[in-house]
Amino acid sequence: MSYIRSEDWRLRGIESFEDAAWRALCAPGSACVVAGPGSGKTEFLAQRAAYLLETGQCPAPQRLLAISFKRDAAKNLALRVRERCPPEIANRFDSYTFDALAKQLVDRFHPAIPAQWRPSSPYRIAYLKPRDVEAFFSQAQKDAPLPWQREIAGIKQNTFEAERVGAYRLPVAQIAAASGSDYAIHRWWALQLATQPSSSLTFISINRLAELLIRASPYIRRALRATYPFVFVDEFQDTTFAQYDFLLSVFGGGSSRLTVVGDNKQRIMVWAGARVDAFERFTTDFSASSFALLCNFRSTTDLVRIQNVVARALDSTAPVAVARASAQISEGVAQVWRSSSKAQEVNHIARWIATDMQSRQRQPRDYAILVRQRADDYEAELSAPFARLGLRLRNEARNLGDTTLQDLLADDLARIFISLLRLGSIRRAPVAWKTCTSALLQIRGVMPDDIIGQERIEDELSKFKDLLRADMKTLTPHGESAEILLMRIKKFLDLNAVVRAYPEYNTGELATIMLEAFRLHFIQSTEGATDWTECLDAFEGASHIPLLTVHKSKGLEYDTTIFVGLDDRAWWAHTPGNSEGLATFFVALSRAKQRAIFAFCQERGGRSNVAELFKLLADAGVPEIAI
DNA sequence: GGCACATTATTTTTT
DNA sequence: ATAATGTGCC
Repeated sequence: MSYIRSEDWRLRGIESFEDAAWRALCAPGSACVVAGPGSGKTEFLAQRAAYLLETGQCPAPQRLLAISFKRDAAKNLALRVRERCPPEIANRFDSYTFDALAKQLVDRFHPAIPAQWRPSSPYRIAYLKPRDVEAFFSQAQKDAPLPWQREIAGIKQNTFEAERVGAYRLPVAQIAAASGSDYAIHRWWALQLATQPSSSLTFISINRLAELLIRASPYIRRALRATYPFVFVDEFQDTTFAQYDFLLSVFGGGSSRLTVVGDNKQRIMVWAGARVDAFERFTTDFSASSFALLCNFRSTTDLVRIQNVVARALDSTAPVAVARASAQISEGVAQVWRSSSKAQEVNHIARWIATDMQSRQRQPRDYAILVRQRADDYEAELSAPFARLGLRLRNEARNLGDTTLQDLLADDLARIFISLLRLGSIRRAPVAWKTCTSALLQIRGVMPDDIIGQERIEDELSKFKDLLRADMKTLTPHGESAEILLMRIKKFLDLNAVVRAYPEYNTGELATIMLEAFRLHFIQSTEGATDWTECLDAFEGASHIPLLTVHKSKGLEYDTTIFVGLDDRAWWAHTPGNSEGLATFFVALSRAKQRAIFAFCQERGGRSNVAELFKLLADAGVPEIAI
């Protein structure tokens, strides 16, 4: 494998890059890249990965590590690198979530965790509710030495784990607590590690154990630093205390160079434990240089101008973004819709989308209904008026038993089920076939070099597909036939083997939860479907208009967004001038490619708390229209 | 069952 | 802030 000389290297699969992106791409040391909405963050990281791997600055066998928060972000980045680079290059790109990385380290090097902090093997994953934390504190306070009781009583319970446990480095050798805070943290750890019958760790604990084991084992730290001379971190503005400390502990002071990408104007997770000073600290701790990407490839000139007004309100030094997307519509690019009753509002929205979809030949997925909170409530109000006009609304966060629709759609088992059903419903389904064969190989434990085994699997799948297809031809979509098909698939797959083949099902009830969710949603999807393809399309939501909270919309984009509920009731937690609220508004506004609409309905609430948001829109020249 | 009053959840991810 | 849910009591 020969490398390309740095000066001969060219962008992969795209034409051009803005100046700042080029400078950041070639930056020799650690770098902060401020990447506003639509600035092509994923593309930038993919190109930098290609550059480092292809020019030999990150030569084999060294690898590149990319860390994201969400699984889909990690997956998308890996996918983009595979699109941009030949396989032998892309194979040296590791894209993980923070939690997956920490858990892998803890599981792999479990014996290297100092004995007094070592959890049981296996351990369970804990999800604590506020009342669990409250119970912990009342006990801890009771048991604490008298002088510390007041201090412990003063600890904020909702940020205790994220900020205190998260920033606390476990001592390699056991030491006594020196303060009430330390006492509480040690008690917390005793509870996490207690083997009753097995340790029950939160993801923050898993992160802390990973940090400890690397600090305690110079060999592992050296190996990590040597393997990964370059590290990427995505959505850096939302880095938690634990995550930042992990990065600092593992890579701080070493020769690995970090590229962190994010945008303080989109920092909307502080309430959940993100630290506000992540960029500043990083700049100091890693002597990083800063770069700001100024182009916005998502939104039109008019929309970017409005975004800039909000951006300046958030940060008076924010650089002015430059629009690079071309406008397809000339009027009503941004509007406030005012109404007095909810019925008026939802009917108007439904009619407007139906008409616009017709006249502009747009798909349901080009639109999104954005809300601040309680998507379920809005779904209940909107779905009937939408249905009357033949529009289907889809609340991705909707609960299905013990999980949600979006988690179901990302689940491995659900993926296999839906792919098998696709094979049964249409003649040619190459993607589904590939998904099914690779899943079956994994489930049946066939090795990659076992040619005969692979043929056997293809044969087995082909036979089952024929049977399933015959069934699906005779059965029409309804609840009972859906159950029959599910039974067939379960029998064919051998669920015990599936659970063994996919590590995520090893602990807990995940497989059962997902299967039940699949059943519920599959039965729901048969309603109104005239054939199985329609039913499966409904299952996957191809022809639904998404309804989601602003938080869930982060990182996504739509042709047209309609924000419903720009009122004091939905924004009850907002106090004027609060930057996280403004950032939430900025994220909502910046999802739109062509058009952003904000609906205000008197029946939903007042507009005094949110007056500043309306004022920003008015200042930016957004007209308010009574509907 | 119904009343008065108290408590709780709301914006989230992660194997 | 506010709506939904829980609790004690008749």
